[in-house]
Formats: sequence, structure tokens, C-alpha cells
Amino acid sequence: MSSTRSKTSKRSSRGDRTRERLLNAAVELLEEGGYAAASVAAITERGGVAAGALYRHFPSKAELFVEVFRTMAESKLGHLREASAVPGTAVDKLDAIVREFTSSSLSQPRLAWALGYEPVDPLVDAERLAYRQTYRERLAELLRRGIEAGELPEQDAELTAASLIGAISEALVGPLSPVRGERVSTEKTIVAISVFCRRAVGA
Amino acid sequence: MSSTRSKTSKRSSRGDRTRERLLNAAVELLEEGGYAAASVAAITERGGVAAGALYRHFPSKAELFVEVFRTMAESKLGHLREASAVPGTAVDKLDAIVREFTSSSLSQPRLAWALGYEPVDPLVDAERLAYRQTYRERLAELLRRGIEAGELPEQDAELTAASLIGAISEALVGPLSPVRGERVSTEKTIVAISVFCRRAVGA
DNA sequence: CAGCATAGTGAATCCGAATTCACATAGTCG
DNA sequence: CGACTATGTGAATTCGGATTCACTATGCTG
Repeated sequence: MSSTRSKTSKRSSRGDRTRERLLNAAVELLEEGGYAAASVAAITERGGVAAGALYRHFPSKAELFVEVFRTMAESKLGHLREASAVPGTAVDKLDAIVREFTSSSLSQPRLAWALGYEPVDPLVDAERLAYRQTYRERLAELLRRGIEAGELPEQDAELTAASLIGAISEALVGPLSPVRGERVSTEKTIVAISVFCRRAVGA
Repeated sequence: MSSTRSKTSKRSSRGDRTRERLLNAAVELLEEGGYAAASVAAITERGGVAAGALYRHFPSKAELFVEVFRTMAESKLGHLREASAVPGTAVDKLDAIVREFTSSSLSQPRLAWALGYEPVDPLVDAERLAYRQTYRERLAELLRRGIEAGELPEQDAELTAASLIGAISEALVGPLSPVRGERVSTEKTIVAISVFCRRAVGA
């Protein structure tokens, strides 16, 4: 494909930079108006190229979004990993993760909504599902450690993990949804969710 | 509109029956292949009429689905109400509701998926959101009673309610999703979810 | 500079639905 | 029966985007 990137790394070629700009444009549009706002026309316009150019860099619009989602999810995953590096018991780590997840979602509502819930495209949905699964596995692993350590009661770690993710998501939907109702204090929300999760795992 | 239904009730007119058949066809198709399978063509074919006929009964496909969703949600709401009529403490009622919700979803996976999660149409999504809100309020009300009665610890009932719904939903997604993984025992799943919820509310 | 590949252009095309509409047909009422 | 309304027909139209493509521009390499 791009024989030009053979420079191992160095300064990126024109094409590579356009590619980047398109990806960024997609993210921005997602933040601003969700998937509906992110048409090929809009993306390419913001990227400063004509519509057709997109197809020099991605086989389809869907594939572009797969990449967007993959990137963002990977980054979020990184943050969660960092958060869980906090010293302490498994429960402490769990709590750190929950808080990180909650607060980052609250600070970029529309994006979080788009990443986690908004109907996009079958291809992208699959990607999303896959990452959700990854989150779940991470959590489950942590839970298992907590159980072994006797910090948590015996339970189906996978199911609990899934439930936790669902609980956090749903609790956030109100605040996240473009159709926002009454705005509640962010800090209060985080604490409430954190408490709920602690109780839910049996801490 | 239908001056014919002036017979107060009696036997339904031809039109009314076609209307019913279309609604049923839509539900069936939803069960079988999700929203994707429920095109106007498919619905009308199954209903035994030509495509255009649909528009004699509904202003648009979306409106038809709004009605489908409303009906099903109303029915589910009814079942939950029945379930919560079980004698006992607020926690008992809560548990009954959780079990009812879980088991009914598991027995009609595809339909539950379509009703609860599958991206459909903005108009329908709004309807769905509204009912979710209703579920949430019901649950919250119950929780509040439990808190007052001292059966449950002090907490934000609304948030807990939302979290519970999210937890159940997500825990079911695996089993519900068309992309089913390993099949787990229905009974086990119900129990596990029930236990999780009890813990989560602080029972 | 010639030559070739990579990038970019943007109007035309495609595509898969929903929706419309001019024309039947069935039902009802006086 | 005759007229008038409710229903049904289904091919043609619409529609909103994604995608293509013949052509042009850019930039590197020898």
C-alpha cells in the first residue's frame, strides 16, 4: 500500500497527514453532533479535501470509523490501566477504575455517548462490542483477584463485571444523553456511582 | 378517520383487521430477524397486502413501530406490575420484578434485544427512552419505600434504579445478543442477576 | 526534466429503502 | 341498483447519502 511510509518513521508524508486530518475531523464532528453530523461530505470538508479523497485513505466510511473507535477505545483502555495502577487492594483499584471511567465520560459527554451507545454502523458496532468485552474481562480479572484475596464474596466475576459496566453506563445515560434533563453535580454523580459499585461487588 | 369503527366495538372492520395484521407481522419479523428484517416490503407481504396499503393505516413506517413498541412495553409494564404484587417487603417485590424482567427477556431474546437495544429509528428510540424512564421511576419508587422502611440503606433512589436497569440489561446482552457466545443456564443467570441486584441495593 | 506513483477533484452515479399516486376493488348506505 | 367511501394495488418516484471515476495536480526519483 503506502510504500512511502518506508522511511520507517520520520516526517509523515502528505498522504499520512491528510489521513490524520480526516480522522481528527471525524472525532470532532462526533463530539459536536454525533454520527449524524459526520457525513463523508462534512468530514472531507473539514479535512480540507474533496469527498473522493477519503477513499484514497480508507476503503469506506465505516472503516474510517472503525479506526476512530479503535483509537479512542485503546486510549481509554490505557487510562483505565493507569488508574488501576493505584496502590492498594483490588477493591481500591476497582474503585479507581470506576471513578476514572465515570469522570472521563462526564467530561466529554457527547463523545462518550457516541463511543458507547449511539447507533453507528454494523462494522463499528462490532468493534464497540469487542472493546466492551475487553473492559469486561479486565474488570472480571480484578474481581477474581479480590475474591481470591477474600476481599469480595464468592460470585460469578464475569456477570458481575458485565453488570457493573451496564450500571455505570445507564447511570450516565441521563447525564450523557444529548437530551439532558436536570444537570446534577458531576462530583456527586461520581461518588454515588462509586458507592453503588462498591456495594454491588460486595465490598 | 375511521368512521367505520363507530360500531362502538363489535366485530372489527376489514381495515382494522389489516391494521392488526400489519402490527403482528412487524412483531414477528422483529423476533425473527430484528429491525433489519422488518422492511415495509416484508411487513406488508406478511400482512397479505401491497406496500402502499401500509400508508392507509399508518402515516409512516416509524409510526407503526412506535405503536408496536408502545404496545409491547405497556404489556411488559403490566407483567412487572403483577410481579410486584407479590406479598412481602419492598425488597421481595424488587426481587420479583428483577426475576420477571430477566426471565421474560431470556425467553424471547431477539424480541427483548429489539425492544431494548437495537437501533431502530429516532422516533422509536424516543419511545424506548420514555419507557425506560418509566421503569426507572417504578423501581425508584419501590426503592424509596424500602429505604423508608429501613430495609435499605440511605441512597439516591433514582440513580440506583438506573444502575439496576443498566446492570440487568448488560448482563443480559451476552445471552440476548444475536451474536451469542456460550450458552449459560437460564436459571443460573436469573439467580446470579437476582443476587447481584440484592447486593447492589444494599439488602 | 521526464516519468511514474501518489493524492486530490467533484460531478455523476448508484443504491436501497420509504413513500406517493393514479387507478382498481370491496363495502356500505339510501 | 347507484353513489360514495374505505381499502388495496404496485410500479414509479423520491431521497439522502456513499461511492466511483476520468481527469488533474503534486512530488519524488533517476
